[in-house]
Amino acid sequence: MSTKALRKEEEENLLRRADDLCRQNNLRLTPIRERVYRELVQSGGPVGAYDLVDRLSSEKKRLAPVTIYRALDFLRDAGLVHRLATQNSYVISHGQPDVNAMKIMFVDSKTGETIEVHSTEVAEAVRKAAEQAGFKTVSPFMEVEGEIAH
Amino acid sequence: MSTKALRKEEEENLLRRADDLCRQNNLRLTPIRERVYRELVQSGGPVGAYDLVDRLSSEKKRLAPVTIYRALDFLRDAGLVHRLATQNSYVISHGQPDVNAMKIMFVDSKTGETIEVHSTEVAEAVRKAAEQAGFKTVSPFMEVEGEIAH
DNA sequence: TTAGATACGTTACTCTGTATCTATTCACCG
DNA sequence: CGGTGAATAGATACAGAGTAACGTATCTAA
Repeated sequence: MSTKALRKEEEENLLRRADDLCRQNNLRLTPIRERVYRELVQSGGPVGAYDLVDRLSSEKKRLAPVTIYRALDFLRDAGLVHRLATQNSYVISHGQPDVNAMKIMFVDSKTGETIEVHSTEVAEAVRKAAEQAGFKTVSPFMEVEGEIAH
Repeated sequence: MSTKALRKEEEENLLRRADDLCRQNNLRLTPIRERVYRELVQSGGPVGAYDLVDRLSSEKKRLAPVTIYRALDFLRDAGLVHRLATQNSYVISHGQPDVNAMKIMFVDSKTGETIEVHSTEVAEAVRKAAEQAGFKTVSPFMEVEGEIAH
């Protein structure tokens, strides 16, 4: 099987899982939302909101930014998509939701490529640091800049 | 000694340390840069760039945004200020630069208050996670959202 | 089937940050 | 000193990111 077919299959897996997740939680994965998610899946990396506007607009019909933002908000609430604040961009969330793990998004400073890693050790260390600071950690998500080791 | 006086003293300490740091590294802490830094110190928390524009502008002289951004860039390069990407704001960097520690900025989701904590454990755990992902961690700084434990 | 909630369209706007070009100031060297 | 190149700052304009407000359509449940 070609790598292209493999990727295609991987994409469909993600789509199906998103669909299931929404069905189970009584969320509506409407056409627009699905198109936004699909575009993010196919891109294979972070994409800016206005880039999504361009990609999902056709000659005859130009989408308004707010339409994309609303879809992104939905997908984020559903846990399907992360926002990369440092890059002003959005990227699909891989990995199964392990409540005890910190979701770390490593972002390549140069290329913008990302890899998501889940780590209970980091989660624990951060939890400790937070406690020491009088904070309760809430977000199980963080970004760290770095670079791909070649 | 009143708490107000204490804070005043703390402010002056920070200013002096910033001054020293620049002198030692042959960096020029010009009047604008110093005013921006001072404003951040006095505010005691994160401040937006345009907020700084307002605060440092007078009736007669309105500063251009780019002026503030340039000062902020300088202060960030010098390690005196952090940018909070999640908040689009800027905050002074506390703590002495320990190369082996991760600088974690806990940001209160509600109020925007921040506390900076340095942790070698988190640094180590992140380093491991990065390695596992084929990444070299570069940035010793990260943001984590949470809330103050009252 | 009708009321309420959810989702989408449209317009306009605010906030954040940068490009570009010019003027000034600084530091160093002859 | 005076001049020359680099760093700094001013001015204008613009690009990019995100939201407010309001109306319309669609879905869902009583």
